Amino acid sequence: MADISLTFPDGTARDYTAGVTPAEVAGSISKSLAKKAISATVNGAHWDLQWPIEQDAQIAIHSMQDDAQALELIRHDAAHIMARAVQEIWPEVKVTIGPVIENGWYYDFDRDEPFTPEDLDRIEAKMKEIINRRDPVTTEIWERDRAIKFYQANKEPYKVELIEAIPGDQPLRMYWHGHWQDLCRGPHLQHTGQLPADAFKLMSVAGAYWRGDSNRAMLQRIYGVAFKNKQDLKAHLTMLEEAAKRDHRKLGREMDLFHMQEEAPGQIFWHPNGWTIYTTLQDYMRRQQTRGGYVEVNTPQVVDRRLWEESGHWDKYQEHMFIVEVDEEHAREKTVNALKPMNCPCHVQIYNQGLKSYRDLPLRMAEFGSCSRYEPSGALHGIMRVRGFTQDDAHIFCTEEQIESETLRYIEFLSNIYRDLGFPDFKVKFSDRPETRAGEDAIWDKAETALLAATRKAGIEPDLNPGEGAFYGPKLEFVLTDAIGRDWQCGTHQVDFVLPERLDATYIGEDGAKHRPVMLHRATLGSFERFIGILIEEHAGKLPFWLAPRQVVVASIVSEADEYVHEVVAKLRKAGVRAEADIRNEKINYKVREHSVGKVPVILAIGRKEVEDRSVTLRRLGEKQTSVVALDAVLTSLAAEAVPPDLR
RNA sequence: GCUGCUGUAGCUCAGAGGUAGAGCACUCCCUUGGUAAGGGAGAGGUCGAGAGUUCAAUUCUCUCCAGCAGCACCA
Repeated sequence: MADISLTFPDGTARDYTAGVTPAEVAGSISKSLAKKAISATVNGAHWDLQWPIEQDAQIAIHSMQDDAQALELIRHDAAHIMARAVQEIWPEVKVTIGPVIENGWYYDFDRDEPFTPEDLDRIEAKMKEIINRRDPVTTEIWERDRAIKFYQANKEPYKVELIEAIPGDQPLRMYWHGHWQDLCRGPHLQHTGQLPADAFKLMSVAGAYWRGDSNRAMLQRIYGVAFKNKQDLKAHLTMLEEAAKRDHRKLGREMDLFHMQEEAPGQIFWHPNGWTIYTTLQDYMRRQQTRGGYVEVNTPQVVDRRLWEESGHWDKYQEHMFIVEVDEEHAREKTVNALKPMNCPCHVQIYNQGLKSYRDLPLRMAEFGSCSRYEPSGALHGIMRVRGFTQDDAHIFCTEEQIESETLRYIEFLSNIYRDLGFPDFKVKFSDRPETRAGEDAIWDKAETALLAATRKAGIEPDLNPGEGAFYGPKLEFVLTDAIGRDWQCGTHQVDFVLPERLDATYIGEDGAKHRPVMLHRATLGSFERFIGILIEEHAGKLPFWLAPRQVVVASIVSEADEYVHEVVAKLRKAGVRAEADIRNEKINYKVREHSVGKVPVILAIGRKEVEDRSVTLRRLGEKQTSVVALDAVLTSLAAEAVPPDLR
């Protein structure tokens, strides 16, 4: 056997016989390392302790101290142990796939009966039993045909399909513990007992389509979380409990912001408090857009199907549109209309009024556009995914050459706004050409290059989302996360070659000939509804002062103070602060509690002392201590605090 | 849309084949109290909607609607 040289993280190298395993390498260094080792990284790949190394390599041996590797192995093996537990309890259940995800894993099963919460307890108990057996974990390399025959004989059709989908004739890793086995690329722990028995939990069961395809079988997916120890698991569960308290649906009720009801699913009844947030945000956005060189327009809600046919929506988007028919009783003839699901076709109508010159470009046309989309019932989620919403939408009509500069300009516009609103960090996804698309590849090349170049010039390296672009052009997505870490696309910036063509938008170029403009669809907040949902969850309801619907409550301690309370409220309002009086016959404790729950940022308490020396006692939300401030001083400071960030 | 779960007072939830309960909130009374719930009394519900089984259904069954989790979708 040829010798190979393995280089360790500290730069030293040692020679081994080819085919040596990381377990043997660890043993050659020290007994304690051999004992602690759980896996290795070999030339950048996560490597099982039992896999042979055939050539020179960089190697690092991992122990449970290495979080990334340890957690991956723990979660990965937990998935397999769960699958085994399920098959030990219900041998007829078919296994499919079970990857590691953030904080844990899931595994999809095909079983006729639904899994119940009691079943999850049973599975968890069985998993602990398997862990206690401490079965050694081994992998074997099998020929593809042998594996297929094996799974056919075992009546595991999903595994057969998985293998058939693996291209070429590559050998397959079969993974065993005890008499149970699974197809798996590994790596794994050395025996089932290495999985911490008290640091995992089965969380939920939900449906999931086989291979993510809604035309195929609906499987049952069991989710679990796993950590290195009990404390980490407990911390994670506590974090989830805390996150649930920030749920915008719960806070929306507690802060009296909005409600929704059965008669209008996916649509929002904004209460005065919530609408104040909305209009404050809208005022802010309008100022930003004006500064950003946009013109603002407004377009119809109910539009004849003819326009949607021309724009292509009638063909491609009809199932998501609210269709409105007007019958002969009202009109001379029956007409079919649709509530607008998007603003773009209407904006082109405005663009098309009168001839446009190249001198008019780029033309940035903005609308706070109310859109209605018949979203699938299962997609609705609080105010974040709704059927009636308003986009802070705009379309930039420009030339191909202007795509890059307009994109850069826009990313800077958006970054500035996100920073103001408390999101200095956000994820950017770049989605390039999908399989079915309109437009020539040469134009796609140009557009993709321009988007990427602009993004990088803005100092952002986007996550790639291959093939996820719209059929009409590539796009950038600006993503924020909710309280429990779910991604929500808020901002978007999309190149569109198709709509100007379909709706015949043109401009006269320097050469005196007609040309086709490119359209950039862009929305910064995305929709007010979703963005406000994110804002609420991000701040746990404690919105920055300028956005808080009720900024100040002035609360009396004794009824003798009532008159002065009203005076303070009036002066605050005059100074531009949203203030309310609370002179109810209740103790100050009661009032403080109620307005704290309601997330009012500042409570000014007023008793005899304050009336006498014309002061207030100020208390900030979440703080225990109070301070006595002169009325004039508090008026000045709160008025300054109430100024939106762009006007400071 | 799909799979599973849920739907009882404004909110959070308990309950049972014989037409309902708690706490908070609400109204009134007492209380004027110094920073996260002062005391008392009162009012409040076609038990999500419809159909079926039953002497009797809010409870059991079915259908529908809505919500929740996940999947799919997200121009």
